[in-house]
Amino acid sequence: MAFSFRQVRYFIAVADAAKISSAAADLNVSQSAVTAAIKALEDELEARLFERHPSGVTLTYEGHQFLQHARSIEATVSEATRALRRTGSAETGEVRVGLTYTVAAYFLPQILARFTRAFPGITVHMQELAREDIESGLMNGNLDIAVMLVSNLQNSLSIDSEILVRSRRRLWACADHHLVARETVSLAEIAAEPYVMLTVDEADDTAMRYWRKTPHLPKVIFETSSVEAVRSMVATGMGVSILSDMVYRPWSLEGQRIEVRPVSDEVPSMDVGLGWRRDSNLSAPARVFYEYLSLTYGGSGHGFVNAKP
Amino acid sequence: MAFSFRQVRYFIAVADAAKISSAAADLNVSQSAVTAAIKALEDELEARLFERHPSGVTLTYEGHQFLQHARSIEATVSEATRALRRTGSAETGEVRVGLTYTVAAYFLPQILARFTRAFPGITVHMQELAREDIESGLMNGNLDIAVMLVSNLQNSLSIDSEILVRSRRRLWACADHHLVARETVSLAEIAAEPYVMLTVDEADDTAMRYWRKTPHLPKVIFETSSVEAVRSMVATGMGVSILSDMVYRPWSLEGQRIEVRPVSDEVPSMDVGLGWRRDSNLSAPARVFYEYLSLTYGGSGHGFVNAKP
DNA sequence: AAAATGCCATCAATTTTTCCGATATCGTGT
DNA sequence: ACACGATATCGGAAAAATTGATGGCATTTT
Repeated sequence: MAFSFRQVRYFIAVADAAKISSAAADLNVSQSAVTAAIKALEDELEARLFERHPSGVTLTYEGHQFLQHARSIEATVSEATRALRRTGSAETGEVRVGLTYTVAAYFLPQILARFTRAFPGITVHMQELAREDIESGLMNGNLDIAVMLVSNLQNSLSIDSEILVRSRRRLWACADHHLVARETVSLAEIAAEPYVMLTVDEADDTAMRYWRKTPHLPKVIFETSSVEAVRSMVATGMGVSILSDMVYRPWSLEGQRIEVRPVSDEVPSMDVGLGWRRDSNLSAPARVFYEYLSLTYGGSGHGFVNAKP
Repeated sequence: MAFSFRQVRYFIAVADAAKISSAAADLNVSQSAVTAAIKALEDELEARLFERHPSGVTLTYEGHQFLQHARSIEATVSEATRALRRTGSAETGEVRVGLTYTVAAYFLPQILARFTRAFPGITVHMQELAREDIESGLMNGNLDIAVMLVSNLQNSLSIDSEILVRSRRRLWACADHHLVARETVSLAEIAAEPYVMLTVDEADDTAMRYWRKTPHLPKVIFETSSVEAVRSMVATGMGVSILSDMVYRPWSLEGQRIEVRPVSDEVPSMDVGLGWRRDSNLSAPARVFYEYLSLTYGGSGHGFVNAKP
């Protein structure tokens, strides 16, 4: 795998012209350059592509085979440039986006900067809403699209979704916590510790769903809708929690370090994704927004967003 | 279209590594080479593909777009090399081919030399036969495949065909013939001239088919099954004829020149193609033969085989 | 027959591209 | 403030591509 586009271009030109010399004229290069390029290509492929005659050249069987691929390469390449030229930065319009709390706080801000740079003509109206308000907003047309925790979607019959990133949920504990010494920690062990429960975005419902699969229950000493509150309490050693990597930062507000450890029991990941009304024709700007996020996140491998270790 | 495959490789490596420096390490080149290549690619595409951060680089929207194309380019290229490696020259076996006269004389010989070189393990048994014998041979299994004038096929219900080359039929006349002065010539004008009728491969039947669409009839002064005979008679000015470019040669046996002129009325082209029994599973060597011809001729554009002027 | 033509292969010199290694720069974390 | 890890930049070195001229070969023209 080492030949160049230049060689492919020359090859196609020669195949079309059936003469190296006139192909060279078409390409505005010298005949010897084309001869050399074809020869290098043949060496590279270890195949004779042309038969040389006194009146020109003709494709061999292998040459015909390669010609088809060559044309396909040419088409792919020109498509690649063509597609970029019409980059949608000329798109204009508005898109109304509903966000759930976590997404608004931890996921979208970085992306939005890039989006607005790529599509300066598109105004993004963002609204942080509870899940049920987002769902009804999508249904009654007040929202074009939503970025939310799709695993929490209730009305999945009428609302389509696509996962953008999965974020692992892991145990948070302060740096000198005895559980931090362990490689992994089980829910049973966590059940013995004081637990700080986050309540935004139905995190408590989600948590109870996996706790209920065990004989244990977390010793909830505090419930809060503030991630920063959880962070502070964990950092000071008042308790532990299980939260997604997406909201993880190693340092709490007060500067104390928080460590994370994987949970050995099955804990579902937090899935951030796009939601939209199933039968809606997305508006052009909404479609651009959708494709931007889908490409930017979905494209890069459906992997996990990882916090440090 | 001017970026290079090298740039695409580097781009993919950087996109995967998310760091120019580690991508450079993967590629066994220096970091500055990769930086330069990416920059050149961005200049070429007139688009920013990466955002540079102190911790590495991330794809922009355009970068994500281009990454998809880049992967497709990479796949296309590697497919192109991979396909060539497994060139079927290891195929062995026999294939029984029926040929009609014109094909045997004017079409196949050049190709066969190449075919036997590309597939030395395949023995080609060729038999020149009349059309009806070919058709029955295909049906009763005495022939695997045929190269013939497919426009003459009778049993087209049971025999499939594929056109390889279309060869235009034009007026042949000696160099000093008065019709040669014209750009194009009508059948009405030709009807006034003495005509030499070729009878091989049902050429006479075909000829009568288009003559009958006019109020005229050719003044047939001579019928022959030899193309060389027609050529000689035309060259010496004894008559004119309408024959396909495939059998055209500018010089007759005696060294006199023959000119061709397009006919303004509609005259069907001579279609040489492959024929095989519709419900037959072609043997492996027959399939190779089929694909070789199909690729060698069908591939190059279904165009006309042109005689010089 | 001989000369001319049109074609591709080859070669050395030159130009262009690519690469390297060192250095500059920038932002973050310590 | 400082070190660290990342990208950007620069001049010189190396490699690749290109050129223009030359030669061989087969066909066409004289």
